[in-house]
Amino acid sequence: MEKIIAQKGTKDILPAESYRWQHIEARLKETVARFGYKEIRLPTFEATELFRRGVGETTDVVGKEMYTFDDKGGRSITLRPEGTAAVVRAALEHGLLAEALPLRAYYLQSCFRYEKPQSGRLREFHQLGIELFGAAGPAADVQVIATGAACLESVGVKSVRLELNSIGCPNCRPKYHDALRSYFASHLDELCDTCKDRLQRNPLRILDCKNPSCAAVAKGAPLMREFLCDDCKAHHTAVKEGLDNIGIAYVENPTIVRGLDYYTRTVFEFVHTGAGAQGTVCGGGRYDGLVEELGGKPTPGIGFGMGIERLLMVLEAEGVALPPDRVPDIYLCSMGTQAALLAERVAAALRATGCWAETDLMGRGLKPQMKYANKIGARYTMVLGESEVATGSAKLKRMSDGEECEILLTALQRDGLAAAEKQFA
RNA sequence: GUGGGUGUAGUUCAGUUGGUAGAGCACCAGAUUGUGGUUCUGGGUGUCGUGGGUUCGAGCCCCAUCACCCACCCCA
Repeated sequence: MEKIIAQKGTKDILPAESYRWQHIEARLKETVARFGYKEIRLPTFEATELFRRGVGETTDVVGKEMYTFDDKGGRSITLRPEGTAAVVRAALEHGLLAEALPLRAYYLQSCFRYEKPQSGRLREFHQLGIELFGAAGPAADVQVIATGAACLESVGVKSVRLELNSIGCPNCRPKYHDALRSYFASHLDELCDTCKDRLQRNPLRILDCKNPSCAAVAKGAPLMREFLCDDCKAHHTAVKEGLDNIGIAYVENPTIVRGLDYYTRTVFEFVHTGAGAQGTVCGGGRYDGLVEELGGKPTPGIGFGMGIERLLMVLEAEGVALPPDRVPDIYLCSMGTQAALLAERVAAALRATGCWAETDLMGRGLKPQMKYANKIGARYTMVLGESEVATGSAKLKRMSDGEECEILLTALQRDGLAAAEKQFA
C-alpha cells in the first residue's frame, strides 16, 4: 500500500516536541491576560464574503491565497486566512461592541493560506492574535504594542526589533500613494520588472526592493510622514512618545506596509534580526474602518498577529532554553503474573495521588524494564516480584543516584511518592 | 506564480570509472534467568522517491514525473 503523507505546507507536532508548544502557549496566554484579554474561540471556516470585504479584494491573501470551496449547500466557504475579520464578525453578531468598551479578545488558532511553503511559511500556521476595540487614542496603540513586546519577552526572545510606521488614514493616504506613483512613474525605466508591477498594485513596496537600481530610486522617493494629515501626524507622534514613556525601543521604518487593506495609521512589526528570510514574528496595526466595513457602527480597533512557528524558529536561533518536558515519577517493574497485577494496583493508587506512574505493557524481562525506565527518565523505580507480593513491602530506587529505601506498599498507595521521598532526605 | 537545491534504513548520511547497498545514532535480543546509565555480542528494520529508457548489468548515465527544502512575491 502506498503511504499517505501530510499535505503540503502542513506540519505534525509530535509527542516529543508538543511540550514546547504547550510551554510558549501557556506563557503567551498568561501574558495577554495581564493586559485584560480574554480568549475568543471562533469557527475555522467562515463565509468567503467576510474575508473579501474585511481583508480586501485587492490583497494577495484574498486574491490568490485563500482556501475557498463551495459546501454541499452551495455556500462559498473559506478557511480563515487571518483572525481579525472573524473577531469583528463575532463581536457584531453578539453585540459585544454595545457593551462597555474597550473590548479585548485574544485567540490562539491556526490560519490557512494557499502559498508555496518555505522556511517560516506554511499553509496551515498558528498564530496568537489580540484585538482591542473602541479606543481611538494613541494610548491604545502603545498598549497593544507593549502587549506584543511583553509576549516576546515572556518566552525569552531577545533579538527582535520593533519597527513602526504610520500609513495614514483614508484622508491622507491616497495623496501619498498618488505622489509615490507619479514619482516612480517618472523613473519607470530604472525599476525592475517586479517593481513595475508594484507601481499599480502596491507602490509602497518599491521602497524596500532589494534591487540596487530600485533602491537608488527609492532613496529620493517622498515619505508618508510628509503627507500625513494633522490628525494622523499628531497620533503618530503621540504613539512614539507613549512608547518612549514606558521604555519600549523602536525604529521608524517608512517601508512597513501591511498586506491587509484594513490597516490605518499605526502599523508595526517585531522583526527577528537573525537567520531566516521570514523575519517578522509579529505584525499588526490599527484598523479604524474595519468594523464599519463589516456592517457595524464606526468603531476603532487595533491588534496584532504573532506567528507561533516563527516564534519557535526565533527561540531556536537564539538558543533559548525551554524547560524540559515532564518525566514519569515512577516506573513499576514487575516479574510474574501476580506481581504484574500488584503493579497495576499500586500504579492506580499512585495516579490517584497525582503521580505519573508507568508499568510494563510489553512483557519485558526485568533488565529491559529497567533500561526502559531509565530511557524514559523515570525518577523512581520499584521492582515487584514474588517476595514483594508476599511481604507487601518493596525497595524504592531513586534513579538519579541509585539510592534505595524499603517502603510498605500500603503506605505508598495511601500517601503517594511524597511520603517515600522524605526517607531519602 | 518565478527561480535554485535535494531525494539511499526510523534518523543523519556514505556509496569509487556502472557489477542487485553501508556507517553512526535510534530500535530489538542477549552477556548463567531480581535491578538502569558504561561496555561487549548478535539483529538491517531498504520498492536506493516514482515511471520509463540506455546497458549483459543502473543507487550511479538519459528522459519524465512526484515530493521535500530554500529564495523571490507576499505575509505570521
